[in-house]
Amino acid sequence: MKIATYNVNSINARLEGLCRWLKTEQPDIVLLQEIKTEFNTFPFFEINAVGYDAKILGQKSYNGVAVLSPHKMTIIQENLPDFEDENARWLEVMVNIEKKDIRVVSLYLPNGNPPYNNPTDNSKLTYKLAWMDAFIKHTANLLHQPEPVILGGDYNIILTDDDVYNPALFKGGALYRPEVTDRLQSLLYQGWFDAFRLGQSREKTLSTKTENGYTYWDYGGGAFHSDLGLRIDYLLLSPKAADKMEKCWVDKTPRQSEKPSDHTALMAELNWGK
DNA sequence: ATGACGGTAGCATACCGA
Repeated sequence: MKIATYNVNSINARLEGLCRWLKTEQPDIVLLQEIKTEFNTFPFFEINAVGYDAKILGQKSYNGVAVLSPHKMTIIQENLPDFEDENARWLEVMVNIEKKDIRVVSLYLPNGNPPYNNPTDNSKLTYKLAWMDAFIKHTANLLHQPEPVILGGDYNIILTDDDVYNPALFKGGALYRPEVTDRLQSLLYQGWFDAFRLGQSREKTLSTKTENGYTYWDYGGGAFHSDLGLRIDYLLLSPKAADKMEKCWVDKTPRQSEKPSDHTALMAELNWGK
């Protein structure tokens, strides 16, 4: 069972490459963020044509999340419970694969930085912290579900100095400051596993140790070619999902394509018979 | 590396983003 999370930065702008990638990779579940479109303009026809069904929580122009799968899907929760959110950032779906359920979330955590034209405005950071508090409250319940659970998405958080090409440049910003990293750490302490780091802890080869796990590179300045990246997309696994995980890796091919998103796909393989 | 880059809305330029 192969699962991916991928911030596409507009699904319609990425449609051709995304469909080609789906045909090549054949993932069982794809968690998408920043689809930047609503139900009426979502490309259901093209996605269906390559063998995938889509569940979406859409929004015009900004945000928007989706789950793609060739398997049977049921929407469990749209938006975080007990949190008023004008933005589409949370979609919780049950997927049934070979008669076994898995609960997955596609999430797009707020960025939190002030607008460029108003650098002292901290309202977006306040929103990010409130969103995270509601998130952490809900995941405490999700951890103890009978089925395996995966929380995948764009977290907009740099957790440690190992997760960014130049820590000093980002320290103190909304992606890398104590109020934010402490909250992600407390989420992990509930019992979630950071799939990429779990994979590295199990594999002891030199090649995996040198892989930094970056999932985002700025469009400007040749950042991708110089590998000036950030590890801000995560797959967090409940214990039952972590027990099944065989490997986790970054697929850079979407970022290398002709008209890429600024993010790329993070993927994991689970032993579904285990 | 304090700029440039891309997407959307909608038609010039503003907003958003990491």
